[in-house]
Amino acid sequence: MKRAVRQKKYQYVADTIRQRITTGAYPARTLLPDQNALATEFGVSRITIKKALDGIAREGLIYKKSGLGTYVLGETTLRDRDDSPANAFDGLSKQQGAERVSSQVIKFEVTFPNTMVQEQLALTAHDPVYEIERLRLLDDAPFILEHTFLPLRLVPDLAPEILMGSLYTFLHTELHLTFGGAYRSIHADMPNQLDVTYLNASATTPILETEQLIWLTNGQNIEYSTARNVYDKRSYTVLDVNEA
Amino acid sequence: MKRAVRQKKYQYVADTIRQRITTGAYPARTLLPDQNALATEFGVSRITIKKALDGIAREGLIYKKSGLGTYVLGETTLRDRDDSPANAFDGLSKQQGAERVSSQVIKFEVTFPNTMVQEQLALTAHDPVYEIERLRLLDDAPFILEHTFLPLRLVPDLAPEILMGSLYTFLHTELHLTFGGAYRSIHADMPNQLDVTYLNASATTPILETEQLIWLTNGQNIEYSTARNVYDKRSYTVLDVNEA
DNA sequence: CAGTGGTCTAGACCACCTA
DNA sequence: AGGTGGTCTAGACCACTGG
Repeated sequence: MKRAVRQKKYQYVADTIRQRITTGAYPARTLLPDQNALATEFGVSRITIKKALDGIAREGLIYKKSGLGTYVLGETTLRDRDDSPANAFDGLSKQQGAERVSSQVIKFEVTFPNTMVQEQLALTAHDPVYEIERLRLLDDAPFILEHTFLPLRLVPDLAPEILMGSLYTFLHTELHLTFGGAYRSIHADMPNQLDVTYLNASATTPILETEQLIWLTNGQNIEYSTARNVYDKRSYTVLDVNEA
Repeated sequence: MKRAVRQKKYQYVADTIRQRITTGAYPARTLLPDQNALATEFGVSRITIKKALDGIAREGLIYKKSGLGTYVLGETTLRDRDDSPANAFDGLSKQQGAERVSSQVIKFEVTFPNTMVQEQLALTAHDPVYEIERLRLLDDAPFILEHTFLPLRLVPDLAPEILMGSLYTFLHTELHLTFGGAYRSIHADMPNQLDVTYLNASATTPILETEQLIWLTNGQNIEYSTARNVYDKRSYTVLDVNEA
């Protein structure tokens, strides 16, 4: 019941309630204690309880209804599947564990961006970019083919050695860049020559491609990239909670 | 500057600020007025301003940084693409306009669920379900092949005529059911026989499949379904804002 | 250092649901 | 009617940022 000094109260409350839900102390399809009771129990104001519940509700664990109470929702099999979540700012190394992931650098160049990349990254034709192609391997098996563009201006000191490991870790810890968000478009595609060469795809193997634009907290676009994998190797899960 | 009576203050503030951003009154890559200034301007408390900004931030339009201010982020091309957003509780009819969408019912049966459907919808082997296969056409061209399971208990009066139009509209307006949320898994797949027959796919056309589980606000699972389309007809977009 | 957004409180009122 | 969650306020303090 002790709370770490720096921990925010609503975080502590949210963590505790989340834990009670997953351990079954608050069983699925039942009502939670009301906000006033929780406020008394945790010794915080009702607004703090509400803020904690708001977060849990956005994660899809509970549903609040005015005049009625707060339901615990059930687990779903889809949720527990071990797909890559579509929302992930950790690189692959962190998602799967760095030991299991290795990389092969196929291309590492500095070029001037074509019009599509200019548009995505909000650059002029004279702003150089890194163009990187990497094959990511999971347990030494071909997994994902990444094609990445980064503005040179924002990433001055990129070296091929870094690309053998985690690019995102480098951006975060070395350059102290923080991601603000990302847009992702997910689609299926026919295999291209690179897929056949590196992913062991045949000429007809369906490919799942994720195209993404990542921006920093200051609004600058830091990365435009595509990530391709053979259809049966990976899928994406999305949680969508009905607001309103 | 007048506010509709029933409108919540933070909603009105959020709408106004959103509008100022899109019209350019608050230009991209600049700072918003600080929360106290906005509170004075709108005649509300700072907390109400903060709540409005929190919502806009979750939509990826602004980014707030303590000690610094609130940035207006730029538009992105990916965001403006007219893909189907992955988060959508409106059916296809509403997304594309009901005039453009038509449906062909391929299968409409009441059956007992197999173990996979039992698990997804949290049913026993004795709870009957509707099993529905529909081909959705956009401007009379084959678009999406839907395979849907609904518990009979929750949808007592489904008729084939309803399936010619919008199922979701029926659930909402006739049965007064409200969706609480959905899990979606998006993957690529090889075409199957139905895809070839109804979607005009060849034996090697990549297919994009969305598998989803939808639950109601009371936590009951209302629909398990898959939606398949030919790879170049549709993709999904996801916005992912970095919290923390 | 001054200024920003973040957290938290106590208390008030409202809208909604069940009965 | 009574209880639930939702909104809103005024005011306090904190953590972080930049000059």
